[in-house]
Amino acid sequence: MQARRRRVIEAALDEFADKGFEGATWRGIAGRAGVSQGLIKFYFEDKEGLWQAALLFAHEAMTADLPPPPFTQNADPGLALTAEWIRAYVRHAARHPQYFKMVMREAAAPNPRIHWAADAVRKAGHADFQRGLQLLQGRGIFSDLNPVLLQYAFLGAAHQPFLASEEIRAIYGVDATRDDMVAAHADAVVALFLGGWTGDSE
Amino acid sequence: MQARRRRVIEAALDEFADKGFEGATWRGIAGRAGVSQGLIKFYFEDKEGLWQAALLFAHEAMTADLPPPPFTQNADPGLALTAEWIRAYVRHAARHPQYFKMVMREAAAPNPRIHWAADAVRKAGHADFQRGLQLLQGRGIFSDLNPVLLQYAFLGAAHQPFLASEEIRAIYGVDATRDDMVAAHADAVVALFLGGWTGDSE
DNA sequence: TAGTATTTTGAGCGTTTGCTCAATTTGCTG
DNA sequence: CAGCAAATTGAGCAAACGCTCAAAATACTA
Repeated sequence: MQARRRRVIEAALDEFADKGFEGATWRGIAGRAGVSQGLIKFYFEDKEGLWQAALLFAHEAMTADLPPPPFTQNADPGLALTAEWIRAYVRHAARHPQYFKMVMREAAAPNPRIHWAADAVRKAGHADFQRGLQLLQGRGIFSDLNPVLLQYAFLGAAHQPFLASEEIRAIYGVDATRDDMVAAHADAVVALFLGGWTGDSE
Repeated sequence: MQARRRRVIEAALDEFADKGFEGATWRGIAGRAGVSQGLIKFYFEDKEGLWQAALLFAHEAMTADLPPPPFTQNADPGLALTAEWIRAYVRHAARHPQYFKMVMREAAAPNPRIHWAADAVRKAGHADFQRGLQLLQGRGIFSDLNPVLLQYAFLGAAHQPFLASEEIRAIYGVDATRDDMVAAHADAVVALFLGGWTGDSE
């Protein structure tokens, strides 16, 4: 049954995002999905394979949810279109933080997962992003900054409130995933990365 | 012996930062520190207690390493002083990423550690930061943005390249912790968060 | 140097882990 | 309904886990 397999993947996604690869357990995932451990092994080779399947699933969900990046056309994307894409990206990060949580947990120390993820999905996404950044920087926007560092600054700024939502709740008593907070954060990211240029030429 | 206890804490800091609370093991920490598992238990109550000790150690190291935040005086800090503090913060994040890695691994999902950390160290630091932000925003700098979200955007932007250094190495073949990269990222963060205002009034 | 207190070890206990596998249930086809 | 393949279970295994503890080594005092 296909629906069952999907339930397992979604449960794994939540478990890996919450607890990391080493902290996640077959029993925990089976419990979340409401199936037996044996069934997971029937669908997936091993823990590593399940992790990869979950990451691919989340990546495809993100690709499907986001508008086509204004970067991929080779023409200058324009600030308005770029701002719209950034807002959509922040909204997706807020609603589906599992993908970035999974990646970030593995990106902190050397391990086979991060190299697999780099080859399987991350390199292509980064190449798109860098192409778009090049167009914007060619226009003079933060043109003196290292594009790789700029990209990671963007990723960090966009994702952090949703990665650390439990801390925000603990310190400020606020839910960062509330609709108005998400919208406000999308505004903040646009202002930070495009704010200095919005009045210039369009 | 005090030096031995310190070696254990530093080993624990590395292990918790690399693998998270659940992924870290007594045997791994003991191996890194070059002592037996039994000795760690002699010094620290349990795994939770060792985690807390490691976080406190890293927090104190950060406090000692950073210049006094321009925020704490109630006078307007001035952009130059603020820029200098931001650069120092980024440099510390690059050289000692363990503290933020430890916090972020726990901040993703509800667990006792993040609530302990919030009360023990994070709330106070955030209050300082918010006080400083208030002064800057009173000056008109990003004054229309939610200060909590702005703080997390700053934290994410400042830390991300060093949290994800393994991914950057895997995708771009670059070492984000190299001196020149760290300096470039400090410049980038200053430009992003203060860049629009540097020419204004001082 | 003897005697006491502190530090350090490593074997081992009960539990949980990732994973196996024989057995059972379910769905499908003729 | 019979028969077969696919789906699903749960008991159980070796290894690794957090943690205990009696014994040994070291440091300190008189």
